[in-house]
Amino acid sequence: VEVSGGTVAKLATIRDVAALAGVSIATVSNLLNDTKHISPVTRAKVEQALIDLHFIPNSASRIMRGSRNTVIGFIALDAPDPFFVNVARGIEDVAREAGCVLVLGTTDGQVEREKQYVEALASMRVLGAVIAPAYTGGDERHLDRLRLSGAAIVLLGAYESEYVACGISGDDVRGGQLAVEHLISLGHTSIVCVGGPGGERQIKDRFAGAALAMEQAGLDPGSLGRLDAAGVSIAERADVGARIAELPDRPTAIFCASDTLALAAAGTFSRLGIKVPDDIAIVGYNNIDQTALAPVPLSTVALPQYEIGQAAARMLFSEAEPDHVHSHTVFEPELVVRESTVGRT
Amino acid sequence: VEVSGGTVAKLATIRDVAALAGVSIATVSNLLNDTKHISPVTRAKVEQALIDLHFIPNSASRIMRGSRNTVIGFIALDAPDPFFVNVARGIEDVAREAGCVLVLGTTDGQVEREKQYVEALASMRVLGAVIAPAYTGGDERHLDRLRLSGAAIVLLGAYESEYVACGISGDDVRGGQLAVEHLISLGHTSIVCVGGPGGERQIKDRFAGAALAMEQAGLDPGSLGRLDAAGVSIAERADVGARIAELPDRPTAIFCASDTLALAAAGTFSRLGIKVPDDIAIVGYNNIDQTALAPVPLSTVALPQYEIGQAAARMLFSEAEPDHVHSHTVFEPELVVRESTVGRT
DNA sequence: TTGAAAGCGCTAACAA
DNA sequence: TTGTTAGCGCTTTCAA
Repeated sequence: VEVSGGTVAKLATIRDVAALAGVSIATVSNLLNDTKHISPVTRAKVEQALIDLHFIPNSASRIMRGSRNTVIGFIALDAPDPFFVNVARGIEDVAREAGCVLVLGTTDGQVEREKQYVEALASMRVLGAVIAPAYTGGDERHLDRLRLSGAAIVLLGAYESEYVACGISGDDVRGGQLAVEHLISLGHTSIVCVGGPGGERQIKDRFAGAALAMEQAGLDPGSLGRLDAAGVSIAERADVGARIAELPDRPTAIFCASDTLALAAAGTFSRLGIKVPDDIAIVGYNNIDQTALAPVPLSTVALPQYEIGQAAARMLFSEAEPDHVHSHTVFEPELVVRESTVGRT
Repeated sequence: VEVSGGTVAKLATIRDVAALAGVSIATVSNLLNDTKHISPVTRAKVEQALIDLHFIPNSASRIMRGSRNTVIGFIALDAPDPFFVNVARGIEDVAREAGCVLVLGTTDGQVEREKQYVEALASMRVLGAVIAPAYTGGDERHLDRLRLSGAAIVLLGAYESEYVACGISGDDVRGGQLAVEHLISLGHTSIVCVGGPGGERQIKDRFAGAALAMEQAGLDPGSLGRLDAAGVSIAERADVGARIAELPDRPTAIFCASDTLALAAAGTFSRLGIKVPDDIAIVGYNNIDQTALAPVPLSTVALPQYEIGQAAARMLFSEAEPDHVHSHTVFEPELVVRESTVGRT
């Protein structure tokens, strides 16, 4: 066996190893999988042959025998968002402990891409997948196919009833309510909600929570403004800040559906000389690490991202167990108050 | 075929499909792979059977037949760093176009984790892997095994000569030189270099370039300070800023080996009331998106991250071609001057 | 403790 | 245009 110019001589199989060691292939397999006791003499011979032949197991043949691929998938809406990066780390860490690798797919909210990845995962016979679904209007046939392939599915941020699967979400209505209650308690009544593409479901709920807070405070929910970023790029997000600055009736506060949006807007305000929170207060969502370290630390609704990733991965592994019952975990959001709403204290 | 309680009835195989359609398995295979012409009548029958039986191909059996897995790996040093996130996006986009999925592994610079991932990729018979190697002191036997498995390898940020493989890197000495030349040209002579764990190789080179710039300006390279973050977390990075602030002879400028480090330090300075660039000038490295949008936009040495990812993936696919010769691409860094060194202009 | 042999689902060479 | 058949590398009975 040797490497040369990128081509590879035929890889050794357990058959080759067995031949060199003078044993049967069953013995090699048993040693590799620790399924039976092997006499020390035999073991030594086989292990030497394994090394001499540079044996590399072929996981495909294992899978063919019916065991599942030690792979889990994560289909995220928006890779660059630190929220998903942190979730991915949580998933990866749990997966690694379980001896699995992570296949990462980003959809940017496009259903077609989601379908492509789901199909790939299904034919790979992955153990399961954590999926932040693009909004499909209820057409989840592609997920059925993945399920059919034997994969466990954990949905991120979908409603419990929507698709029969395990799931994890935050109470987004409550989160939006917390954010806007906080702003109202500081005396703000002119508030704009800032959204963007991706995660339509969550955004809708968060702003519904915002409206609820207005109502409960005796304010007109209809007076809540609404603005959306054109895309997921940092520049498009920052542009929202500029658009808010130009608004004829500039609001005294904004509630952003994500921290990335909020931080981009804050950066724009700062460059335009608009003071946060004196000229405009900002509340974000997610509590990504950057919020605490921003020049004006950002008030935000906190979600435990890394833990959500871990929980999703654990749910996934538990789903593989025989007597599993689907469950749905709802994380309670928490308001984190920092200077972007209350100033230096 | 039906889903129930997480268990799965036996999946249909092409044999089942063939039986239902009343054709041979070869015909089904040919239709699936578009390898031969199929008469319209036969096609219709088979396609109906495919649907009726919810057929999902088993990629494992394909791989067993000798074709490679349509998977490429990316082994990154530090997942949360937007630098790697952007590289990953570049890789993913090229991979997806080629019909491949991405396996993402993060090592945090630990060789053991790198080995674990490399072994997993090898037994998966992946097409190839893009690897930002943890520093191993020249022990690259695990990479040999991956190579041996038939995978193409593209190294990120390793020296050309170090390991015989395709590779991509930036000219880090030049980058460091650009950064510090810029600071010197602004009159700074008291400069501290800020590093951290991960990417030792690159950091060493960048600071060697810094020393070179000092020397060429007739300054003592030995007077360059050096400080390192304790870990990769945002808090540990931000702490460096506090340590610099407390320095008895506070430098008038710092050169950070990455933008994440620089932005964390800038945030800390801002909260401590230290003005950038008046009290202290900052140059970062990589030019991640956040630099342009920071409240004080960050001067930095730019690397085209997304393009590096794309280039790495393309290199990987070209390596799979028969008459391939290893190549190494060096990206030239470019200085981007923003307000963190020259102030508002 | 070890071995022989039957497949897992699919592709491809060959035959019809 | 379609079919038959021999494996790919491995795990897993069952037998020795």
